[in-house]
Formats: sequence, structure tokens, C-alpha cells
Amino acid sequence: MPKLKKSSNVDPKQLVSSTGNYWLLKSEPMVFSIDDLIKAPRQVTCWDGVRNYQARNILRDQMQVGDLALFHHSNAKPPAVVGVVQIARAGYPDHTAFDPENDHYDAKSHRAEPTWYMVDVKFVLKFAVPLSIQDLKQLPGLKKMMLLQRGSRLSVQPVRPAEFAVIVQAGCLVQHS
DNA sequence: GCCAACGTTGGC
DNA sequence: GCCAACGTTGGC
Repeated sequence: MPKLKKSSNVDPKQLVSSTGNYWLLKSEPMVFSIDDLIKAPRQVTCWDGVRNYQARNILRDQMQVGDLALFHHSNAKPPAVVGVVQIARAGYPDHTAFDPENDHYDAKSHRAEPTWYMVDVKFVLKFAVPLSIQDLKQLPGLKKMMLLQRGSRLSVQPVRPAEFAVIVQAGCLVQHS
């Protein structure tokens, strides 16, 4: 059993959303990973390409600047929560829907009345070790977490404050060598 | 590769 | 509006 200590440069107790909102954002790491975000200019990116109405409603209506979100690598081996980001800009039209060259083009979305929205996210931290779904199932208090429900597909999900706290605490532990 | 759990499409 | 067929997501 390896000893664990807290990472020196991150205090998970400081990771509290001023807005009280917490989310989880899924991304396939082959498409866009947390390392891509770390390398992005100013470590900010627009969260484009969401084409699901339930997720769109969250992006457009609920996310606020300052909200914190877990960054989840979906379709990965293994799928895992890998870090934390902060909402840097609230919902605005997803312009990739207007671009016929874009993979996420949607001919039915128009600039005057956009169908799809996105937010900007800023990198906050990368966990010392990815927390796989198997890892998460071992943690206390996550039985009802949306990500862990069977068949849960929503790519933008609400996360309860207690769930966020448990996951960030676990993610900020690093192993002694 | 399988399949659960949706979401979308389109005939009626 | 109903619903069967099909498509997608994403864990397993």
C-alpha cells in the first residue's frame, strides 16, 4: 500500500467555485485532451462541437464565469477524470456550426438564431494521476454521480459540490516514490 | 465487438 | 402525434 501525500503545489480546499456551480465536461483525448488545453494560447479554449440539446441548454443558460468543471477523457483507455477547468466565458453561439468545412457543421443553425452554443474554459490543474471510472467507484459519496450511472451519455453534466470536492481531493493526492 | 440508453428521422 | 428503424455515445 503506497503512502500518499498531498501535491505540494495544489491545495484542493482552495478549489471552490465562487458561483457554487460545478460541472463535468467530456472530451475524447484523441480529439482534444487536457494536454492540448495546457498547450493552448493562454491555456484557454472554446468548448465547441456540442450537438445535444440538453448539453446546449447547460452551456447557453446555466454556465457562468467562475464555475469549475471536471475535465473527463471519454473513449480513452481507461476513461478518466484528469483535471479541473474554469469557465472563462459564458455561453455564446458556436460558430463552428456555421462553417460547412467543419466536422460539426449544422446547416439548420443560423447566425441570426443560433442553435448551438459554447463556452470558453481555462485550465486550472491536471491531476497527478488520472482518476478512472473504476477509481471513482471506490470513492465515497459518488454512487449517484451522473457520470457513473449506466448509459450516461450527456457530455456536459452537472456535478454536486460534494462530488466535486471528493474527486478533487483524490486527484490532488500523489504517490511517494 | 457488444450493447445500453438515448436521440433523430421519417412514414403514416 | 405515433413509433419503428436507425444512428450515436461511450463504458465494458
